[in-house]
Amino acid sequence: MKRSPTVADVARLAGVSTATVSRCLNAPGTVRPGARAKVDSAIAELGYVPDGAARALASRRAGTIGAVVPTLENSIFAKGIHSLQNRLAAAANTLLLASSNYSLDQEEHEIRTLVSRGVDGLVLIGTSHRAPVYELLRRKSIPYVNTWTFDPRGPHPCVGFDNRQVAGRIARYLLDLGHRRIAMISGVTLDNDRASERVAGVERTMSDQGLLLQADWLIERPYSIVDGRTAFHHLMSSGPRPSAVICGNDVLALGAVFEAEAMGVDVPGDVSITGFDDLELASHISPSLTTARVPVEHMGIAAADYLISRISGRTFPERTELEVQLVVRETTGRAPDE
Amino acid sequence: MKRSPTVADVARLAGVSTATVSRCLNAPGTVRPGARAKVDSAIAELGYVPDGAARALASRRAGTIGAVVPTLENSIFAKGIHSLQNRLAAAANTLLLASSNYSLDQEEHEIRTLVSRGVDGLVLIGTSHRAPVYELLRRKSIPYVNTWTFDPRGPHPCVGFDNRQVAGRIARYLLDLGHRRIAMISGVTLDNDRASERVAGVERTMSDQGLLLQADWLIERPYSIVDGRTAFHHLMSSGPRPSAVICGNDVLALGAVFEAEAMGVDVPGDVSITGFDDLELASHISPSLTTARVPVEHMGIAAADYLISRISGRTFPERTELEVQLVVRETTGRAPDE
DNA sequence: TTTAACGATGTAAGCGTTTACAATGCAAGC
DNA sequence: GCTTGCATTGTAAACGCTTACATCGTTAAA
Repeated sequence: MKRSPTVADVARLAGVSTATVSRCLNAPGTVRPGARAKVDSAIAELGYVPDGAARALASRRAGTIGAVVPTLENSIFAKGIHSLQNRLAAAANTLLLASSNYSLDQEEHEIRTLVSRGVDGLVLIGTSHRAPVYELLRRKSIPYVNTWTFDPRGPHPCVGFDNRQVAGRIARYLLDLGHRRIAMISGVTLDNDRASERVAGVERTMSDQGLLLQADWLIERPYSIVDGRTAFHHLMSSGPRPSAVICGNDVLALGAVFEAEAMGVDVPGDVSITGFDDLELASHISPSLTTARVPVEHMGIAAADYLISRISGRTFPERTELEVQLVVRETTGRAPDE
Repeated sequence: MKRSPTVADVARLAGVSTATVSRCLNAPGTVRPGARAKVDSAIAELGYVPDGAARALASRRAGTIGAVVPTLENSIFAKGIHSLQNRLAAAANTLLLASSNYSLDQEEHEIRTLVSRGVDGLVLIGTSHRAPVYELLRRKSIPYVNTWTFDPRGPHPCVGFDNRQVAGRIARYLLDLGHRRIAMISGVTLDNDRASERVAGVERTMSDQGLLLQADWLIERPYSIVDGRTAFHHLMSSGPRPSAVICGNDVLALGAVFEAEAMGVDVPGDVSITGFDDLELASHISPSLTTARVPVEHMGIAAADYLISRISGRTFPERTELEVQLVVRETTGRAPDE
């Protein structure tokens, strides 16, 4: 296995200096066409591929962006990452991906790893991160952006929406339909500010109407279809039934809808169900799911653009609020008469 | 913004040489506990974080693995990547992710980028990749592994299953149920060896029974629910109806099942439908989907293990075949009487 | 024609690690 | 007490690239 060719090899073959070869790669405009042609053909002949590590070391620029998501198993994050990655690739950046499995401690660890890999920027999800993380990013002055969240008053750059406000809108919509017996199947709120904000939004909106989200009608479950099913089943088979169930995301809501069908509970006749995310599926199941459309593609793009701008010294709004639309479909209807 | 601390700073503060600091980081066993303690506290005091680029340059090891997937929008790939990433992280490797959007040319470009970023290994999907890609990997002797495919005779390391054979099993299963009028909604076969192998498997198995997969009963569509719906709709509304529809993956199959319900077509009474992948959803929709369970988690783990072994010089089987189970559920039944 | 200014190129000094090799100290063996 | 051998540490040379600076023609301005 012989050594890979280096700039020096290319330079020798092309009859120029290594500096010129480097310039051909990084600023082709600054080198005369004649020389450039010689270099290009030397590169082709040798099959030269620049060494990223050396390049990163010398230029203090890695060309990579890191992202830490809770999980890729929820396709809403996968879609967001897909969009982020495509936008980054278009700007010649590569994505380094890690997952936290919904643990802030693991997140901190993954972020440290990414930072030591030398990422130029970081995409995070949510607002709550361990203090040492923010400290590290500040000290190394690594640009970062929180996504899936929007906090106009917070100190951190963000691209997203106000989870509390959107959840509140869902609750208000149900209240307007006459629902009073409202239950919620939330995601696990520990280490998850989006989940707790959504709960808070529902609670706040209900209490504005003098209503209370009872403790036994607030169920926390991991985001999975099966958990949505069992939670819904539990809600429907113990004591008085709620007339509406707000789910922390679409996955839980899908579970609820499936379980309702299995139990013979009429949706929305007996009970209304709402989701959060608007997965592709939401519009196809029957009854189709009323939910909030999270602008994942847009979020990925905006996060990429923010970081790319920051890295190249350009300016970009520190906070971007994205619109979340309430998509009313068939799983919600007027509250049944008492 | 002051310079980040380097090994030299740590060494000075700890009163040792840079070599010792380096050893503390990479082979703690070889340095005396006393010295190690001093180094550790110096690291903590300075908040030192090693520079990945410099480390990669000096050690010829990046600690990163690249992966190129067609898309993350299909959650089956997202799950695979999730599993791969978790396994890699456990072995202190970071994942560099790119997507090809089902284009081999774009794949080649992304692979070149990853290679120049200095990945230690590469996870690819499928067997068909541009010749220059294989050539490049060979020349730079970068370990790689093809996933989602199993080719015992091919020259490439792989972890997966035989798409043709599994598709054939699905077809045979339907034939055994008495189906003769079989149609297929395939994914786009251009640049996608898994999709074309699946078609080939169905065709082969049918022709073994003297049957033909008619041209107008083989529809190619991008993998999306909507495309599954429209394709199914088309199949059911032009000319004689098939009694069974084999779908290239679960996403298409979900579309078909949803459309059947919308059209009032009875599944499996009027028509049987099969998928491929076994998404979480497949078992929850109604009727639940008969499909082939692709062992994504296992595939991610095995791919990670293969590369990690290769990189650390250990040996690992070049080809791993994973079992794919045919999961019979409610969307398939005996062919209706003629 | 002279001079200044500029564009293209080369020289060489890093960038922050790792690691081969040398040096040192120490315990054990004789 | 002298050797040996081992464990630990230090010295300094890569690793492959970018880029500040110097150099050298050339051209435009005066």
